[in-house]
Amino acid sequence: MLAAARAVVAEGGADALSMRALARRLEVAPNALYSHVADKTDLLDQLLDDLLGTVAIPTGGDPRGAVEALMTSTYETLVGHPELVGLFLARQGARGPNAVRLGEVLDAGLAAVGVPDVPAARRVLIIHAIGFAAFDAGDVLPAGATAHSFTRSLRWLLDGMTPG
Amino acid sequence: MLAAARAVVAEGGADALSMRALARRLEVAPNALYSHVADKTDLLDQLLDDLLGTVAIPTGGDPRGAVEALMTSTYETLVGHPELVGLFLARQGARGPNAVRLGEVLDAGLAAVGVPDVPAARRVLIIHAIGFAAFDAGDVLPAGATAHSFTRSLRWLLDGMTPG
DNA sequence: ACCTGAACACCGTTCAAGT
DNA sequence: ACCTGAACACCGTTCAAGT
Repeated sequence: MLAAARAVVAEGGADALSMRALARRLEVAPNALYSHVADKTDLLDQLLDDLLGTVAIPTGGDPRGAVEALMTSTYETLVGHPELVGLFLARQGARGPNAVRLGEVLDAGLAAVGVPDVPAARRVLIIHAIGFAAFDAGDVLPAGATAHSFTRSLRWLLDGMTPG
Repeated sequence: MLAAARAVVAEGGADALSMRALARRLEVAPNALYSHVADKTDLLDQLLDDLLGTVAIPTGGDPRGAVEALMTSTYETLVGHPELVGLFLARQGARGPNAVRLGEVLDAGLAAVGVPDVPAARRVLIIHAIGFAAFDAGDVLPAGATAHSFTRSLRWLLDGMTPG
């Protein structure tokens, strides 16, 4: 079912993902979907959390590098699925188990780096990654230029939030 | 007409702003709106640009302080209208004359500060302001805490992009 | 557990016509 | 220039019923 939803989005963009369009693709009556999903929000949550499951989680290395790698990997995952980024914006982030796991990894990394206000730092970094991916997704810019500017500003933020 | 649109949004949130709901409030047939507006996107663009017209533009002072004041003023304007922030996200930024004017002021400020890559710096700062406002709008956090964390991270970014 | 038919209360937009 | 009636092709969701 998530695969079918992804296919609908891939073909027609996020706007094309309606309950009825998904039902059409599955060759099923529209209300049959409600046996698998509470409502449309639930469907979108599952779809987004599924994508977050593919974010690579760095292991080992220095804490600062790990945080940088985690945010870059998140950004790249989002940029690789431009049609879904708008949905992340609409529901600022995500709420499923994969999102929770990524949040915990990020928090642990920030604590290891020694930032004084971990929740604030997390918020800044998530806004930064999703925001950049969103501008990439909707834009006419050469893709490489934005990726470079993402990395640079990520480092500004990490520099600023690191004590000493 | 924009006033009526604002009233609909104020009462029922951004989701409540449909062409038909707006027509209902104006006591007019739904299609009558198309004499004043090309389509719904056009309506939203007018609504958002109207809001941007209320952003205070700093005059005088040192360039760095002016950029900081401009972004803070933008952030505060957005936070003051949480129901509209989601619309900014959906169409990353805005396109009307007020948006263009703010962009020019920002570019001039960044050039005065001496940042090497003005378009990249502008992108970073706009993402930061809209992103923070969006998280504020949808969240349970104490409002003051987020405003403080906005200012702090804004300074990190400005520090990073300033040469020397 | 999973599906269907039928219905309800909505959408955005267009077309032809009226003043 | 601004409005209307009528229509088209859609939405999300619920309810009762069937297997």
